[in-house]
Amino acid sequence: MAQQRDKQQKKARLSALDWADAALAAIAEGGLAAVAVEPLATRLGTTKGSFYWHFANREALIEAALARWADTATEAAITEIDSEPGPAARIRRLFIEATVSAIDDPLEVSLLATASHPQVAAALRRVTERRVDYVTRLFADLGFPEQEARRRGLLAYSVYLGHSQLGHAAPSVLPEGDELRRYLEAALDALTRP
Amino acid sequence: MAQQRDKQQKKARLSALDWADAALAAIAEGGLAAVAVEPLATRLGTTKGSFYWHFANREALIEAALARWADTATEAAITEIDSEPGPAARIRRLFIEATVSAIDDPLEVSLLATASHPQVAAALRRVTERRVDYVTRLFADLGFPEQEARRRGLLAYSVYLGHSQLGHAAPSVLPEGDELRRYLEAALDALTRP
DNA sequence: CCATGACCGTACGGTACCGTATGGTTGACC
DNA sequence: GGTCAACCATACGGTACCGTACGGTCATGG
Repeated sequence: MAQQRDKQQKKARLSALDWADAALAAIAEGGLAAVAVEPLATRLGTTKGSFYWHFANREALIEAALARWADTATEAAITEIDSEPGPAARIRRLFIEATVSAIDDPLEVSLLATASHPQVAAALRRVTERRVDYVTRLFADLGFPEQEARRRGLLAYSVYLGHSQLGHAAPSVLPEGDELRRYLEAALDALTRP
Repeated sequence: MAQQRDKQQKKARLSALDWADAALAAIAEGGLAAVAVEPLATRLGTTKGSFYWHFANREALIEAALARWADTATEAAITEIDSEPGPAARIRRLFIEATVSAIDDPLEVSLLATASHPQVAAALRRVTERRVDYVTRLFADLGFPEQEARRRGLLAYSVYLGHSQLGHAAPSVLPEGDELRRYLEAALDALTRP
């Protein structure tokens, strides 16, 4: 038997984190149901033996993947936005960029699609509350009283969520290019006008 | 062998429509994946034999269920709303009632959650376009020029969608009771203000 | 240089489902 | 009251996955 090592790829050993990232990629492509041990193993060029060394079961993998997502997805954007000078600029940039990029972010939509799953529900709850709180604070910084700021924060986040749903459920109704720009400007105006 | 007929329930024969309704109920509860022939048969108190008489396969059942949903879900609401006197009253009633009731309508959220499925995607596309067109027309009737009406229609529908997503992904951030009312009034105001 | 523990491969049994085959059962109509 | 088609029950084979068992490999370090 010819003992050929590394015939095709680097046959690196895997870490738990590699599995978690692969799980997130799978969720983005095929939803939570696509987090299946055997197919993932195939895609990683390994076998279940590896998986069940790193994780107790499928649930543990999902937990790890969700934790990773919850930590990174929101905080990165928030610290990025916090670099903008004032609340008006922050709201503007956050709303426009988040809404535009939401259209081709399959991961979040996939997770929303599985909100009934207990583990996903917990992660979504954490992330959503964090985000709404943050946007609310931006509106408060803009000068709106507490309650009004919360309403506008909620409304802005609803627009964002709804837009991302539209982008996946019926992209044909969404405007493109320059008209998309103008549409978002108009929406932002409606959201921030006193 | 004691030949006991109708021991428990009415053992009525089933029609294809009974299966389609059961499929919609299953989608509402457990998503498209819950449309599984054997569990459905159990729930209907029958067996797969019945199912494969009425349908060629699972796909045909899904098709029938989606067609039923697409026909009824939107048109009923539209003819209901058309009974209101003018565009302002129509927009108001449609927006408030649709948004409030969206929170406990699992079926639509379940379908949105499966937008990647080709059959579901087609149904969603039809329904969404129909709805956005309708709302756009309401805004046009209110006096907004064509393009502006479309923007506002899109925005209103996004708010509706986003709100329903929030209701399922993180209901804790949504206001309740009287504050919900005020929140929606404020949103409606922002959407309709010239 | 070989023992040990980290890591992976493979085989297996179990479950939940799809779809087919085939033979009842029932009820309207002649 | 027999016939025929509509309708249903049951048994079967196939697939895709989960989780376990256990043996194999490989890189340290003693």
